[in-house]
Amino acid sequence: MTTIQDVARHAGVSVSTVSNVLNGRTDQMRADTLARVEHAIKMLQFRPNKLARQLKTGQTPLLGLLVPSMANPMYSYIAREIEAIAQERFGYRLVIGSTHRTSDREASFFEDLLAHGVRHVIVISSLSDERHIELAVERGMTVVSYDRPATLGQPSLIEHVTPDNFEAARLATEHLIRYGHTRLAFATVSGMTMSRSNKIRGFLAAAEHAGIQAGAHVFDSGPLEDYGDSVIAEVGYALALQIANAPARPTGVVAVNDLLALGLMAGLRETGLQVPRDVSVVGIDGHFLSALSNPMLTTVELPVPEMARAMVERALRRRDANTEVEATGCEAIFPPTRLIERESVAPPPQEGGPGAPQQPSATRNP
Amino acid sequence: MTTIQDVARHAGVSVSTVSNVLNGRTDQMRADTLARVEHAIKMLQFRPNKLARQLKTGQTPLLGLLVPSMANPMYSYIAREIEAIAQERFGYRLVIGSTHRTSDREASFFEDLLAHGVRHVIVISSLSDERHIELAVERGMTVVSYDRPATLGQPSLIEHVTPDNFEAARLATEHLIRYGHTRLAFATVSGMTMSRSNKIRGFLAAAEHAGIQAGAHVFDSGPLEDYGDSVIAEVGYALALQIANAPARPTGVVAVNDLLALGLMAGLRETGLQVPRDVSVVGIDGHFLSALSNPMLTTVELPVPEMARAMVERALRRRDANTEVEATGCEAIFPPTRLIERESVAPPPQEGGPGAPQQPSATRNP
DNA sequence: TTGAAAGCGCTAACAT
DNA sequence: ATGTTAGCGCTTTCAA
Repeated sequence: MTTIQDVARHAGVSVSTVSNVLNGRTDQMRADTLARVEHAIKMLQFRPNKLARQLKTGQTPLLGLLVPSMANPMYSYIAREIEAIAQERFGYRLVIGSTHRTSDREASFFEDLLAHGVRHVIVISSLSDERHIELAVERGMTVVSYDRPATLGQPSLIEHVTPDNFEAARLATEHLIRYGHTRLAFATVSGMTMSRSNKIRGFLAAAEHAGIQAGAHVFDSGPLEDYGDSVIAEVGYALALQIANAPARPTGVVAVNDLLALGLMAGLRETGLQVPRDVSVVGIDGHFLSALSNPMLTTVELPVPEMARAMVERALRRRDANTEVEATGCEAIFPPTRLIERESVAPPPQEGGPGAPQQPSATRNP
Repeated sequence: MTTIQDVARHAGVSVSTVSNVLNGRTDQMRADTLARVEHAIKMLQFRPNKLARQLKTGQTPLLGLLVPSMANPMYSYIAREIEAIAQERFGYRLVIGSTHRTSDREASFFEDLLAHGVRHVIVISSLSDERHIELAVERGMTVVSYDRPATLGQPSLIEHVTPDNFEAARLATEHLIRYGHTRLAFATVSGMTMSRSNKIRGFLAAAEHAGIQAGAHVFDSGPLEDYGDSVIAEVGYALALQIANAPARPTGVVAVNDLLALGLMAGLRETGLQVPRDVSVVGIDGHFLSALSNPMLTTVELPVPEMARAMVERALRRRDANTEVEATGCEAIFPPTRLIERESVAPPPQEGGPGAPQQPSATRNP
């Protein structure tokens, strides 16, 4: 490996001169010196060792990214956007990790990042306990959290970027109501993250506003969590069964996200219910996969590229020493882009009419 | 930040003693010394700086992973498996990058990894030109390449792990043939990677073996490449149109991968063709999303966890100085796990029978 | 305008 | 059994 020493020797200058050109301090430099150094760099194919530099400066162009699961298409979509911006605009690379929403994995990831000198992290977590994150901040990290609004009145050291989950769910629900649905379901995996409970609030608010809160219910999948995985099919089926067997069966369901909506539609099909004839489904995310389903999924699109940009900028922006404490203002909430109308929503079936589905084989009743 | 010096001072020993316990050289050490050091480490919450260590040892517990696109669910699935093994078995973290299959992005990623001291890389690329990779190997990296078999007879410095693409496509095609199909299509995005051409060979071989090679054709999407993206819907539609309008319309199609199969089924629907009544589709990958489609996709499952393990082991296994040159043996080909029969394959429709589809609005003819 | 030198935090001979 | 010390490759005062 060629070092700065080699370059200095080759150019007949000192290492500090080479270092100066590496860092753009060439204003006071004689043109031919600069030229000699640059030539030597080219000749020797010299690449400065970022590690050595970082040991000195305490800076490394690496951005940590923590996601619940890389295998979940929505997170990998967000990750791709984050990567593109971090790379193109700031020259940062991504160190990524899946946490499966466990705080010990999160904590150990932070430990490692710290040890590697990474000082900028984006966390998609929604874990209720932010203590290990705040600890990292105290140790000098800049962290921005996704999908988890700042706790009100509690000034936090970490910045928050989040879609307006309340509004997204409200929009989805309103759409169903506009189509005439009065018996509504909100389908979610179990485990109450802040983003999920905000979606539920939006769902309920829309129902209430339409005066049909009595017909609006929340269904969750039971104790499955790693739904970025193949289990999504099982989760969808379990949920479909619950919905199919509910006393006054819902005719419209809002899914907590697109992936669950896809799983749910598959499950519904297995129980013998047709979408949208028997039950309408709307998703939240606007992931490109939702355009591939049959029927194509109607969904609320989230502004992923914009949120990704906001996160990267906040994570990489140099903090002016003491600005950190002024908290409160450090939250950005992004309204959903729009509702994409496709094929999974129709008016509710006539009561007892021709659209009545065959009775599914129930195994479970909520 | 607490350093090894602080620990040494706190424990009343020298830094080398601390270093020794950090590196497990505690056999010759007096028990109480060890205890004091360990206590000090705990007290001060000391985490050794991996950067400083690496500057000394030239080792950093980071694994580089290059994928065409993180947003492609198949790659993010593979990435998740790789991450899990690298982390759990070797304590390595992942530095990930999307290359969009361009060699300058690949090259710049290698540059950066090198500068960061990363010496182990897994590349999913299939670019025909491996020169920039071999260059990285010469500079001391261990790289393993996925989905790109070693060029025969040409000893390579890099290890190759790949599914048996020929066999996977052959299996898929054979399945269609077994159902009675004689007019077959292979649907792929354009851009000839080695894995794609091997799949095509497998497709053709199966057709030939059944004596129906005259009815077997390859369709490609035209000049679209970044199909990890939303464009998959357009690609699927373009391909569906080609297939629908082909002179003797194929009744069975093998898709180059599951994602394309999903896009194709969506496209087919738009052209008015029904799967599997009018045309049967089989995918390659066995991705969990294929279980969610309607109809559920019949697909050839690839042994992703096994391949991921093989890649990580090869990438992180210490190379014995000169073992590198003995090439040839450094290739592992994984046969497909099995064919997962689901709903997207049926016998071909009767000629001119009731299954005949409405004429789609053609805009393009292959 | 350029060079000498002191570290950044850690490891690993080599001493003791 | 433990301590001393010389770097790893770079940045950055401070001198010249």
